[in-house]
Amino acid sequence: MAKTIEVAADRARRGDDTVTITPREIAKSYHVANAPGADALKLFNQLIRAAGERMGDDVEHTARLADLNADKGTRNHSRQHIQPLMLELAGAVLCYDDTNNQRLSLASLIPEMHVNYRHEDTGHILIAWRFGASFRKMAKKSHHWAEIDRMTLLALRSKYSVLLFQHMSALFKLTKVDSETFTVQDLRDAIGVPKGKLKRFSHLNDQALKPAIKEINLISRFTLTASLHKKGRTVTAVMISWAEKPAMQKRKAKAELDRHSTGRKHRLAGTDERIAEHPPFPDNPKMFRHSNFWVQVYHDAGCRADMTMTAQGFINWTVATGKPRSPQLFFNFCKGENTRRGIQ
DNA sequence: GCTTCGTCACGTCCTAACAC
DNA sequence: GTGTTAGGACGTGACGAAGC
Repeated sequence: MAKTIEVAADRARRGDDTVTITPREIAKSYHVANAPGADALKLFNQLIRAAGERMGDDVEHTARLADLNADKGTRNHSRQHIQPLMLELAGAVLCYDDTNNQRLSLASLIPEMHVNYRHEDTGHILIAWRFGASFRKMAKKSHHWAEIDRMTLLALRSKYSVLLFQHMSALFKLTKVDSETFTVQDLRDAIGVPKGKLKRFSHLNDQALKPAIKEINLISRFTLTASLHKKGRTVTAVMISWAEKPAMQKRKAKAELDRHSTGRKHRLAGTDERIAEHPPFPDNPKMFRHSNFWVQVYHDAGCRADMTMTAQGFINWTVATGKPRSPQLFFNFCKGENTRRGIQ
C-alpha cells in the first residue's frame, strides 16, 4: 500500500492541485483542542499541501504569501491579517488517541512559524514553518491517506463545516462503509466545538451540525445525512452517512462552487429565487466551447458529435418545441446526438 | 464611515418524555 | 399526576469582514 507522502509526491508530479493529500489520521482519528477558525484551518490545509511529500521531514517549509492568496476561496491575506491566523494555529493542540496502542498524544500542530516581510514593499512576503514532531511522525508512518477536495474545503465558510468535511473526506474513499456513528462528545470533538460552548444538543445541532451539513451538501460531490439515535428524548449518538451525488447534482455543486459566495446563504435557505442555478445557455453556438458548465454537461453525456453543431441543434430544438434550455434537457439531447448522427 | 451580510453564542417559550 | 429535564423553534445581539 502506498504511503501518504508517496501519494502526495505522485499528485505533485502530476500537477494535480485540486486535492490535498493528508494523513488519514490527521483528517479523522484526531481532534483539535483550541480548534482554530475556518480561515486558520484553510491556511493549515494549504501549508500541508505546500509541504507535499516533505510534510514528514524535520525541515523549515516556505511558501510565498502571494501563492497562498492565489487559491480561490481564501481571503486576500496581508501580513497583518495572517498574524492572528498563525496565533490560532500555534495555539491548536492535536489530540490523537491511538486506540491500538492505548496511547493518547497531545502535541502542537505548528510550533514554529515565521513571516519574512523584508521585501514587503515589492509584494514578496515569505511564510516559513515547521510542523510539530507528532504531526511529522504521523505523516511519515501513515499508510492511510485522505484526499481532500481543496476547492470545496476553501469555499466552506464556518470552522464546523471545514472540520466536518475534513473528517468525512477521510471516509469517502472507503468502499465497504457509508456511515459513521459518533457519540455526542465525539461529534463535538470532531467538529471542534470548544468546551462549555453549545452546551445543549439542540444548540449544537442547529448552530453547528445542520448548517455544516447543509453547506457541505451544497458545494461538495457528496451528500451527508445525519440521523439521531435517542434514548428517550436524549440524543446519545449521531450517525452521519454519505453518498456520492449523481452526475447532474455534481454539476450543480460545481456550478455553486464557481459562483460568488455572496448570497450563498440565501441559496442554502432556498430564499433567493432570483438567481439562476446555472449559467444561461450561450445564444451563439460558436461561443459554446467557452462555457465551462455547459461543456461539462456535453462531456458527461458522453457526446462525441461536433460541439458547435450540437449547441446549434439544441438551440433549434428548444426554439421549435418551446422547451427550456435546462441542463437536464441538454444532457438528454447530447445523449441522443451520437445515435442521430450515426456515431458509434 | 456606514451598511450589509455571515458566523457564532445564547436566551426564551412551548412541548414531550421520563422518574418518582 | 407532578416536577424535572431535554428537544425544537425562534429570536436577539455581538462581532468581524466585505462592499459601497
